[in-house]
Amino acid sequence: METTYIDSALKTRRIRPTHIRRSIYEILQKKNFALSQAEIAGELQTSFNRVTIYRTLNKFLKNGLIHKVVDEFNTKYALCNKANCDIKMHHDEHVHFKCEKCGHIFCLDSTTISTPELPTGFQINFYSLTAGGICRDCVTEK
Amino acid sequence: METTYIDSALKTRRIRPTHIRRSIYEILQKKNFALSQAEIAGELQTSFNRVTIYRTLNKFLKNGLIHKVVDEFNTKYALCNKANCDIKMHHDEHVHFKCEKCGHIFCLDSTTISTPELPTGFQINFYSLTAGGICRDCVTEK
DNA sequence: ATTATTTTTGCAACACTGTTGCAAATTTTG
DNA sequence: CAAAATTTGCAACAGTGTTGCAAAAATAAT
Repeated sequence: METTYIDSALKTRRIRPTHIRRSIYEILQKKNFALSQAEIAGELQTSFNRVTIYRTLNKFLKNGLIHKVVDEFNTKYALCNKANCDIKMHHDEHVHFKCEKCGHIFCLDSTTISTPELPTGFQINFYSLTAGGICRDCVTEK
Repeated sequence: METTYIDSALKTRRIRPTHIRRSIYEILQKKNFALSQAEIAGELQTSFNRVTIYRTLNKFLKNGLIHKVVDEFNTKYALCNKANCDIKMHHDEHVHFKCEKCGHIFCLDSTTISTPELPTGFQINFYSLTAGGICRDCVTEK
């Protein structure tokens, strides 16, 4: 099969390439927004045990291949920007944009945010910003 | 009893003051960080059915008394700044600070953040920022 | 290439939060 | 105080998180 580049993406993070891992990687890569566990299960052609999906996502998380995005209703998962993360360190300080119409959450890797000024005494190590509104696709859709 | 001010805080939001509602309001007010449902249950003197706690929090949420704070592991609840929210509208655009040591999430009402610049096409309606690091109490604790 | 070793998967099981319906208890209204 | 409206407890079910264990698959060693 021609999944060589996927296999090497996995191997770089010390993740053994297996059927489900290749499939989930492909699914996340195909979409430009974060997916919930249930959505991933729905996209999978072959049916896998939910615990296996859960463990696959956990492995991907720990090894810096994906990151979690949470909102009030869901936990979702999206690929990390290849340049930023690896098995040793996560760097996901990008903006997340949640569309109020389609519900999708997009990672806006190119958007930068400035460090907030915190009250005295707080030592800041990281920060993340989530914006809400209408996404590009839904805006043009009338 | 001398819970008059609590009762009026509830009534202002059209929430009938009952035992559990007074108690949960008091608990949230006493703490300066967000509490999970389980933590709230733990703080309650009298034991209440978890569904009742769940419904109480939902009511408080809908009527603008509290807001939800989510991180990767938990959903927590904190009182809204009285000046900002009411039964009609939530305005919780303050910074949340999550302490990596004690795990508490604080609402930093006084911290302001600037509107992020998004890629063309995205229409922004709100945004929220979460910072992580060491909180005031844990910093001084060495 | 075949076996031995390590990892992964499926299944069962249990915990916790979310959610709803319904009857009983409580609060508010007239 | 009685009637009407709301709230609470209980039962029940769904979905995600989590672990142990044995079977299956992948990798390493010979």
